[in-house]
Amino acid sequence: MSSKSTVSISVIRRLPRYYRFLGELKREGINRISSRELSERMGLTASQIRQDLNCFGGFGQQGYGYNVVSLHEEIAHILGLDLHHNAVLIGVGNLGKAVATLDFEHSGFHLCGAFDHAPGVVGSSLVGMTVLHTDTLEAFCETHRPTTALLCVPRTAADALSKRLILCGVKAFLNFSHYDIALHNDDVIVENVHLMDSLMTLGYRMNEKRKMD
Amino acid sequence: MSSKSTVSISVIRRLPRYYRFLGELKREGINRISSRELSERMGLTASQIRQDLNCFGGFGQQGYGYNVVSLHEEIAHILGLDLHHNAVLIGVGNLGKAVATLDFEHSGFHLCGAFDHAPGVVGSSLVGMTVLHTDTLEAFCETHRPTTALLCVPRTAADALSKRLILCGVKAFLNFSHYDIALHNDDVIVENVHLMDSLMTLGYRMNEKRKMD
DNA sequence: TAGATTGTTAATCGATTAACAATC
DNA sequence: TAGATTGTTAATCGATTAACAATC
Repeated sequence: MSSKSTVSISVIRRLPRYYRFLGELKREGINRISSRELSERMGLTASQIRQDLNCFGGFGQQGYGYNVVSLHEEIAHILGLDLHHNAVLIGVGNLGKAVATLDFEHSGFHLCGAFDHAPGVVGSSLVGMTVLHTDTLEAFCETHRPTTALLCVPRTAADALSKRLILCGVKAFLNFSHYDIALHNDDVIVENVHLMDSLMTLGYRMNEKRKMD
Repeated sequence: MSSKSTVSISVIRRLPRYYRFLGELKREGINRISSRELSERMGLTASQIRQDLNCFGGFGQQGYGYNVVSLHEEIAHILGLDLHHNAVLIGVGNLGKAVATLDFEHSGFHLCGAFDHAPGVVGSSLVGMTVLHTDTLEAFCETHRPTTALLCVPRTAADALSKRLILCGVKAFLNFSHYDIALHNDDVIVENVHLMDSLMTLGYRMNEKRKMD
């Protein structure tokens, strides 16, 4: 029945995946699972699963295992999926549109606005919202007070826009640009998603594998 | 002048970022940099930079530092950015379209085909290519022999499509779906990009920070 | 030569795995 | 009760940081 004061980011990054697998088990109608069974499904060690979960509390029962439904709920609660941080989408290109269609209601966020500056895009409709002009960003933030920005703009636009957003009170970014927000702004939380980096890493691994064979 | 036999994935995942920063320095006209200066720009320790680079060889010079242009080129070579793995894009939704517009020519890949099954999408044009029907996937692979798939389809389609692609000789995936390709297929290289996981992690970190203040 | 900075070894820190006593 | 499986401590492994001799 422990519960660590601060949990390492490695553990945190595994939580969404646990959540996903437990959701799957739930759908399959399985209501009890041991760390060993789960480890085989997920390709982890049972030890790691028990260690990870025990960072947050003793969710299992000796001799039995874990209750799928309640563990699923516990992880949802740990991740704060029941909360709703207001988020704005910045940049409604193809990537922005893809991000807009994520299942926000089960993510801990609420998408409250979308912005772009391209004439054809501003005024268009996106998941039930009208895309606004970035010129109106400050006015919008004044009333809606978003704490999060989903930054789907090119690197060149990211610097100025992130600064404006921070002035508007935005505290966290999901950053798709190659601009290093965290580096220039202390005290702001940034999760980077760099598609090009992932692609390059994939290429490296392919080349290494080829050398081996 | 070392050069480790196998380099850890943590180091590899930092390489694209080094590459990016060196490109920036190059554009700024800076042709010499010490590990300390670079560490300050990147928010790392100088020690880590020297350790990382020395996994691949001694690229620096004592008393001088590193030559920006040649280090940039060395990293490009290490990542294999000069190679061209044939890649197919599977799924031409918003995400697929965003992926299609990545700068492939400087990534180590060549995009040779795009596939979807939606009537409105098949036959449309995408970065100079005509989107083909997934029914023609096997025939296409027979002639073009792609080794990589950029999988931009929903989870429900990912299982069947990844199996077909593997039968076609695809060895590596950039996987955006929530389906665990690597788990079901040994010997295939997978880089996962899970937008929802990143979003959930961001939310957790926001909640933690709020507790602290 | 003297100063600077690397390459590399050693020390530290953190994360994963193994082991097992507690207990359902 | 006996068997199973957790929670948790200890051992191992790997990654990061610090230190410094080598050398440009």
